[in-house]
Amino acid sequence: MAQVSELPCDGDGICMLCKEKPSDEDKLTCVTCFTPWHVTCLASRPETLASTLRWECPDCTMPEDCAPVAVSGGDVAAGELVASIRAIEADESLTEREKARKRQKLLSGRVESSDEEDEMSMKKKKGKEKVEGGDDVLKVVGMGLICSFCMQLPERPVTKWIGQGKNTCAKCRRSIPPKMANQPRINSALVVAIRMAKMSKSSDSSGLEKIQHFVHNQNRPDKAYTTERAKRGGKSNAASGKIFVTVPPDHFGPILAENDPARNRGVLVGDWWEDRFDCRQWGAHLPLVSGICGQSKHGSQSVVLSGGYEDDEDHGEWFLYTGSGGRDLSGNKRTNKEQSFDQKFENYNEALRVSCKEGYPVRVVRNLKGKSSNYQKSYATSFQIVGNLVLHVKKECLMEKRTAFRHVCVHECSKGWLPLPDELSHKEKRSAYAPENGLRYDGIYRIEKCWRKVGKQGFKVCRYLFVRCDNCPAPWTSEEHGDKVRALPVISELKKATDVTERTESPSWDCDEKEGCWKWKKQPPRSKKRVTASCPQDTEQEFKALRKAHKKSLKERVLKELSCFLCGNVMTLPLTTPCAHNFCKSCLEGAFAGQTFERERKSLGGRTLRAQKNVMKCPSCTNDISEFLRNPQRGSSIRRKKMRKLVVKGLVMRRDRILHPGTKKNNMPHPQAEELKRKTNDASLLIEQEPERTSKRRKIDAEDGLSKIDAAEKENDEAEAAMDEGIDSPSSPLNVRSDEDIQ
DNA sequence: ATCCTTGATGAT
DNA sequence: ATCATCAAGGAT
Repeated sequence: MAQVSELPCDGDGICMLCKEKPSDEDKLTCVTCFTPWHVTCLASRPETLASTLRWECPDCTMPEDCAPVAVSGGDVAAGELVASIRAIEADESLTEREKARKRQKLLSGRVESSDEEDEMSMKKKKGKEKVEGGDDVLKVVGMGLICSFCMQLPERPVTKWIGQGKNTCAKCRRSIPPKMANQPRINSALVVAIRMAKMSKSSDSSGLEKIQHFVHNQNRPDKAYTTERAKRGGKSNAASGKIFVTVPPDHFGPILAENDPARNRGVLVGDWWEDRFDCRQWGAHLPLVSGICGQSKHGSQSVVLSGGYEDDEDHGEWFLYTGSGGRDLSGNKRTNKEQSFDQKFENYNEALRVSCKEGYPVRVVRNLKGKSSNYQKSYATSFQIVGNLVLHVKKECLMEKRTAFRHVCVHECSKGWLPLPDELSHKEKRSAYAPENGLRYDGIYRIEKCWRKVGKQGFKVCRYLFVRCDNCPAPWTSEEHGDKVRALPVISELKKATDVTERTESPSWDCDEKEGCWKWKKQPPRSKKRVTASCPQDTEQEFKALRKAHKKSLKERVLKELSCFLCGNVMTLPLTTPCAHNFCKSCLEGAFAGQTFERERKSLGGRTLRAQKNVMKCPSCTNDISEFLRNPQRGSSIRRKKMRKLVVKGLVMRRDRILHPGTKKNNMPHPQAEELKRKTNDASLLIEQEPERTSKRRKIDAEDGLSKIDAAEKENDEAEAAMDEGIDSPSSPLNVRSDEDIQ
């Protein structure tokens, strides 16, 4: 075919005709479309130096009345991008990881300080996906996307597009050389750029490189979820869901209704959660693993009481708490109960001491640790009440009994503080106040004293006396009122204690004698953190954040232009409709799968009338793009009648087109690539289950040989295949296959 | 007992 | 900002 006799170089600089990579001297770049051509393979070469500089490729050779377009750096920049990427790929001193990092930096790298877009404050903001940034890609890709005709950033990343019958640029309306219009090709350099963008995107989520992956609260699901990074699913390795309450992470005191926009009730005493994720999401206790929430310079906001420490004593309205640390948790050990060094008042332990000194309110959450449900079912235990504690002695008995015992126990407690006999304390014990299951918010406590003592394991531990001071009664009492001011219990271990700290000034949270309730008597400590969950109506600051979020960054806009309206991903085989909307070829075809271009009409008398054209609206707007779909490359065709029922062709996706970073060069298996392949296979199977269309198409092909569409298609395939081969395995020969080969 | 994970802290 | 470390987690 005459049209295919002359071909330019592809995105890898390989001549699509001779498959060789010409040197720079052997290349000629078209002044109009900036496509490089292999001089040796040209039918007619420019004679003079002057004509070389003004050389137009065979595609762009225009009639005399069409003036040539001024040269811009547009595609040169695109070439630079490709060259940069090639340089990275060719650099043998770099590991794959480093290459990925460099690619990432090139395509979606960090925001430069010279950035004019208002991104400086944005980038300061924590909790952003890695989508942000990427001025390098703007400078390079953005320039590369400048329309060869109108010198503007194109709205559509297809290099050559044809208006419906009018050969004009969709944006600038300048006329496009008719030959170029007749033989539109996908811009190979752009395809490379898009590919690389895809690669950087997929390496982002595959965790090939360590990239901090913040997910902003509003983008989190309501429930805990498994991240891309997690190798094992389920709750054991899950990430937290959305935070529902509008308190900052370092909020002290109860969580009120005003901070609970979702329910407008706040966190109430007795509120129950299945796991630490739920507990976190409602703001009662934020850390997922740690039992203490706090900062050494700021104070402690909450603790979880779960019986993990054998020194702990739980008496309901008051308890003795043990600090953290002292255990060797190196590696992945998280369950080492053996203490191997002394605890000190630092980090979390110091945070608790600050709350003690200041008299801050500390939220207390009780937890039934371990396999609570299993415990209830199989560890049916008999109990012995010793003091105010329920000791597990034998494995028999039912839960009901336990509840009953607890009731007795609580009843005993209400009479006064009963110390636990020391001789029994080493036995397995479980707090009578722990919830049946999961975690329960038990209200506000104050840390009245703290000290250090030698623990049961022989090393020093930090100790804290927590006393309840909540306006609501504890979950285990039938009292109508909250806590009263009561005398501190006598703590026998204080005799041997060291580093005793007591509050010297009046507490921040105290009982108001007049009002008879607990409240802030001093200004609560100023939060040093931002509210996680945003309530946009709250402050001007929030408004600003909201406005910023709505304001699309330049990067996002470019990315948007590179993405398909239908699948939302960066385009594969980008196509642009006459109404100037972008789609992956396969997506656009899929959208009209099974539809015919025309429908037959029957008159009342049963006589067949002329077929009526089916309107096929652009998925993005209301324009009828049936003409474009009929022949995306050439507009109308003389074979219209014969192709009457031909549906949009090429519906079988080509598996060999799927390109992924993991399959590059080394051909290492890549999980995402595998998955995509699988998906593609599934898609193919689905499509292949439509025999009618396939057979019709075959019939047409048999009649006419390759249809015009196929010819154009094949040409694009060649360009694509060349691209693919160039990237995947530069040495392998071109492997052009028709769709039939795949089936 | 062991593994794999999250998210906050605090040192740098 | 970045990063090692820590934490009373949750499954196998």
